[in-house]
Amino acid sequence: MVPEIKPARVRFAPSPTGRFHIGSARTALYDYLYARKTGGQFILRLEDTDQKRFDPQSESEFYESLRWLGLHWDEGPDIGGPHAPYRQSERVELYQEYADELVANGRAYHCFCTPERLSQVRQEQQKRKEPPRYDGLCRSLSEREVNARRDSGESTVIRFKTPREGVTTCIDLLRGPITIDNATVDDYILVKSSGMPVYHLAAMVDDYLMEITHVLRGSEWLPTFPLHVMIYQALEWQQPQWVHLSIFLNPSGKGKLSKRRTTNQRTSAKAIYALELRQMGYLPEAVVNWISLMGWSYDDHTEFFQMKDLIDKFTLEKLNPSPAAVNYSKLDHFNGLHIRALSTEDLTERLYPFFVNADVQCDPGLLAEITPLIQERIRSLEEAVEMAAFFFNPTVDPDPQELVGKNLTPAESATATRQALAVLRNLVSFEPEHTEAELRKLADTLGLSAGQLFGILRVAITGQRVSPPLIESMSIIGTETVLSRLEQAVEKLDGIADPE
RNA sequence: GCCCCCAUCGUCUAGGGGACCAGGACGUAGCCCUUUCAAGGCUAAGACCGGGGUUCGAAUCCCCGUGGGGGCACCA
Repeated sequence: MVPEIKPARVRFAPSPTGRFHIGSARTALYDYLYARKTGGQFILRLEDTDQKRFDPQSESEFYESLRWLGLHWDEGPDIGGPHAPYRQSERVELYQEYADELVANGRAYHCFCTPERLSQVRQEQQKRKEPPRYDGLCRSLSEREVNARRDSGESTVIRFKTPREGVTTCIDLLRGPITIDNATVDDYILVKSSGMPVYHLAAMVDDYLMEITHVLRGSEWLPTFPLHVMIYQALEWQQPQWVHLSIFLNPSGKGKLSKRRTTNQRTSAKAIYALELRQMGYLPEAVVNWISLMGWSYDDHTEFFQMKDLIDKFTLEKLNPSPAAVNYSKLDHFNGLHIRALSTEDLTERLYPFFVNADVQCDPGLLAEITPLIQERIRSLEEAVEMAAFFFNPTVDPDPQELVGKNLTPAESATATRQALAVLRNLVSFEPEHTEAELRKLADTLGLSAGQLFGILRVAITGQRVSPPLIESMSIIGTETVLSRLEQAVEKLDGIADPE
C-alpha cells in the first residue's frame, strides 16, 4: 500500500530580475514534482516588488523556459486562479494590511532613519568589528511622536521588532531544527518607504494566503529563516513545511554557479540558462533528468528518468542538503540516452529546426531517412548538423590530403577510387547489402583492407573523416551524386599525385 | 569580522551502528564488437577531511578542529 499523502500546494516564486538559470529550473522542477506527486497544485507567483531591478524580458523567459521543460502551472499571473492576483506588485494593499497589524500588535514599528544615517551606522559598526545591523534608534518611539512625524510628511519604513532575548527554533525538513539567538537577528525592514513590501513580508503573506503547504527554496534563505518563522509566529499563522535546497556550485566545485562566468569563459563556457541549453541542442527531457539528480536521488541503480517516472518516485526525504557541483559531461550523457529513447519521427521533428538554423537546405522527407543513421551517434541535436549536412549540400569539398587512404600514396588512392567508380557504375542494384559485398570484393582484389578503401570513399562522398555508416549513406545520397563526388575525388587525388 | 549551513571516488551520489577490505552513475584507461565515429558489452584505477570521544563494534552518533558554501541592503 502506498501511504496516503495530502495534496500539497507548492509555489515557484521567481523575481523577474534576470534570466532563468538551471538553479531556478531545479527548484521549479522539485516544486512541480511534489505538487504532481501529491495530486496538489503547482503555483507560479511573480515576486516583482523591486522596481529598480525589474527586467521586462524576464517574465516571458520564465514562462518559455518552464513550458519548454514541461513544468506546467495550475495557478499563475497569466492564467489566474483562486488566489489571484499572482503578481506581488498587484497585492500591495494586502501586505500593508498585515504590516499595520504587526505595528498594532507591537511586533513591528515605524522607522524614520534615512539611508544616509543607516550606512553611517553600518560603517561605524564595521570599524568596531561589530556585525552590521540596525541600532534600534526608532524602536521605541511613542505613538504620538510617530504620528506627528508621519503627519509632517517624514518618510518612514516599517521594521520588524525582533525580540532582543530568547531563541527561535526553525524546522527545516532536511536539516532538522535550527536554533538561533534572537539577539543575532536584525530588525529587518518589512515595508519600504515607497510602501512596497520587502520579500520577507510579501512572501510570508502570500504563502499564507495562498495556502502554501511546502516552501521549497534555495538555501540562501537560511540566514533569514528565523525572521520568517518569527513573522509567522507574530501573526499566529501555522507554518508550512520548510525545505531549503542546496545550491549549485561551479563544475570545479569552487564557488556558486552563477558567479562562474568570470573564469574560463572561452575554453569551457557552459550554459547556465535553460534557453541556452535548448539552443545548444539539449532535450528538455535530458535537462530535467540531469537537474533532478543534483540534490536528489532515488536508489542505487536507477538514473534514467522521464518526467512521469520522476513524479512517481520523487520524495522530499531523499533530497540532499549539501551543495552540488554541476557536471556537464553527465548532461551530455543523459542527452544521448534521451535522444536514443525518442521515436525516429519525434527525433526528426526536433532535428529539423537545427538544420534550418544552420542554413542547410533540409528536406524533411530526406531527413527522416537519415535520422536512424545518426540517432545513436549524436549527443546533441546541434551535433546532427555537422554530422549530416553533407546529405543536403549539393557538393562536398574535402581537402585532397584527406582523400589519401591509410598507408597509401595519392596515386594508389586515385586508382582505388577509379576502380570503385567502375564497380559502382556497373552495379545492378544500389541496395546496401549488394553494394557492400561488391566493394568488399574490390578491396580484396586491390589488396586493401575494407577500412582502407572505405576510408577513401567516406571522405570522397561525405567530405568528412567521421560520418554515419558509409554504405547506407550512399544509398540515401543516390547513385548520381555518389558517382560525381567520386569523380571529383579522383581529380583531386590526381592533382596531388606524384607525376612519376 | 559576525551568524548560519554542509562534508563518502575528479564530479553526482548509495549508505542512516554490525549485511561495507564502502555500492552505482558520469568522466578517465584498457579490451571486445566494428568500414569511420558512436552505441553496446566486459575490465581497471579511484573516496569515508583530521583528531578526540560514545560503543563489543562507527562512513554512520557526539565534540573540537579544518575545509567548502551561503548570508550580513529601503535585493530577492
